[in-house]
Amino acid sequence: MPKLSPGFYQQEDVVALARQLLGKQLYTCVNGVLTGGIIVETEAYNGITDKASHAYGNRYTSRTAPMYQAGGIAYVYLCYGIHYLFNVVTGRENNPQAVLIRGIEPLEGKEIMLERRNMTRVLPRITAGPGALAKALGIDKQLNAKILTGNEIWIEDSTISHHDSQIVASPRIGVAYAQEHAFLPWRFYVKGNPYVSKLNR
DNA sequence: GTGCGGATGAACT
DNA sequence: GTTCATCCGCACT
Repeated sequence: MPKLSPGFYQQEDVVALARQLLGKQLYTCVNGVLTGGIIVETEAYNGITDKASHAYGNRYTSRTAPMYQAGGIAYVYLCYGIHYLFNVVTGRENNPQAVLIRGIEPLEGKEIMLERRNMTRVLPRITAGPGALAKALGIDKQLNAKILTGNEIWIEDSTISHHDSQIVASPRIGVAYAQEHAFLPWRFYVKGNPYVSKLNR
């Protein structure tokens, strides 16, 4: 399938875009090795007014800088000193929105994913959760700020179209510090898919 | 320069 | 359900 175009990423409604990313296919080609899967879980981070966003209050630092670029690039950062988390930057330049990819269903390069994850067979935890899928796809800070229409990391369109009844909207994970914004239903996932992290929320 | 804590996951009890 | 690995971004001095 064709890669998603800059116009897709530059939509202004990051919450709607997070919903639309479900079913699309995320690929990486790291060290010449292709891996990829179907996006089944996302979270929207809504710019400078969202207390859970790294760009809350228009915070601009070397880490958050990629979020301020025009939509269509990667924002990868290290969390808890251990895990890399991959986000899709969205919206216009200087509107720092992003969608965190939290779960994918493996499609391509499963053997490589098993190696990277130190596993012997494909279990859901291989790519369920943002840290897990980043490791399986070989995503680290080397891919930070890379354009998503390039040949290292990209997202392809899909014929998969989920009916609203198959999609769950729920509060985001791990953002209790965001106070009133912690309860916004800006997490989206495919109902019943085993590659969704923390299914019972 | 220092100190705090986090958009997690795995291995425990 | 609880603990902990392990780093650096960020705020403040």
